Amino acid sequence: MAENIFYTFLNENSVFTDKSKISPHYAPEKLPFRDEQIKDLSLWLSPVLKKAKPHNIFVYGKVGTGKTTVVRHVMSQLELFAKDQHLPLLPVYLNCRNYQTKYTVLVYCVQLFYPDQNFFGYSRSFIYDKFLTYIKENKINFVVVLDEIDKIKDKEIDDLIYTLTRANDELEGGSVSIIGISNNLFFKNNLDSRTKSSLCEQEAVYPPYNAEELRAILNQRIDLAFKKDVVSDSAINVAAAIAAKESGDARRAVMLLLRAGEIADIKGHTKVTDKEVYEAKEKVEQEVMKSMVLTLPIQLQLVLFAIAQGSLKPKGVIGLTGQYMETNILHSGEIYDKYCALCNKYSEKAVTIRWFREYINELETYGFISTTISGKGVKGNTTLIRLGIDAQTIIDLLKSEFSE
DNA sequence: CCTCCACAGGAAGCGCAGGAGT
DNA sequence: ACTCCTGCGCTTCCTGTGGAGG
Repeated sequence: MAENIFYTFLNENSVFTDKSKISPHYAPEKLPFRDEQIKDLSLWLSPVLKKAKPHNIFVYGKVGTGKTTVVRHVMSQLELFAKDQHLPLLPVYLNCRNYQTKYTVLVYCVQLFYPDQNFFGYSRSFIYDKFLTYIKENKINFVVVLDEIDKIKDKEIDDLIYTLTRANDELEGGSVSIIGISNNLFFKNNLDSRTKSSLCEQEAVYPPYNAEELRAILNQRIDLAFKKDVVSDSAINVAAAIAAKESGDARRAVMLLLRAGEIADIKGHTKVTDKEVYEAKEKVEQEVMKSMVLTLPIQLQLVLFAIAQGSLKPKGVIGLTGQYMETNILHSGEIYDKYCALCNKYSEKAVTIRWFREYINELETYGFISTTISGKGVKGNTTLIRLGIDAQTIIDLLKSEFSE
């Protein structure tokens, strides 16, 4: 692919040599700072080498700590080894975001067993039966990786784990094991105690990377993805520092450098410096903010719209003392009036003031606004609202949203 | 000190949608 | 297919709070 003349043409003016190597989806051959985790995982899975049932494993840690990458890495190594040694291992990876119920998970597995048949629409018991039969007949050690296991619907999770573990009681040959991956640290607490003990036979917590580790990870990727010496040390340091500060997410650090490189390309720069990284950070944050605003329910958008409008213009009202009032701090009462006016304008039904207060609280938890309780100088007891983001951006965004 | 104002936020209940049970 | 139940978004009603002003 790289031989294509257009690639060289593209590369000539780019800071990248192979952009895909710095995409968050790329899994490098070597996983730095995860030796211990890799060792543990392979140890727990090693019973398959004796055709026995490996442990159930629960892996958790924050976003971007390498959980999925490590598990997939170890699983693919194991798969290769098993193939080589003719071991009856069948590993399966699936992301529970796409398979949220026991039924869909089992259908997915059965579909793998019998690729040329279609199992959608069959009854639960039929699917379960097929599932067991295949494992029994082929005496396989079946290992299913359930990534983002916390995405499985509330009541389904206990049932799914129970079904999969109980399968082992009905099997004479072969086995079923589960590797659960979650970035929700509290997921385990909501499980039924029996589910918890069977799923968490072995547990691994993946710690966030610190700035130094992130730097090393970035350097490894930079060698693969960028031309030599185009990324400055300061850029690496800044990207690592930003990601370390925000919970040690390697994916975030990598993403920042990718964006910074793209910005350098657009500008026609031959170097990526800390400036581009900061710019990339701004850009990403803006994008996140915009998509958050646009995916807000319409009522919350209207409340935010009202706050943005109120924040924009200085009131210009001269108080009794002759001083200008605070310009961008707003009282909840006046925002409610503005909100009602906006509802009227766009023919939406306004909620009552009680529920409006809940909306205000919600917007605060999303971080769009910050609120304080009024003190001296304000009559009564009211919430003062300050917009945490640029008012004009919000207004432009929502104006086009509402005028279709 | 009392009253009024401008709210905050708890409690109860209502209408509706969607899932469970039969 | 039917009812029953439950959770959600919301309204109504209510009590509490703290500064301003007489």
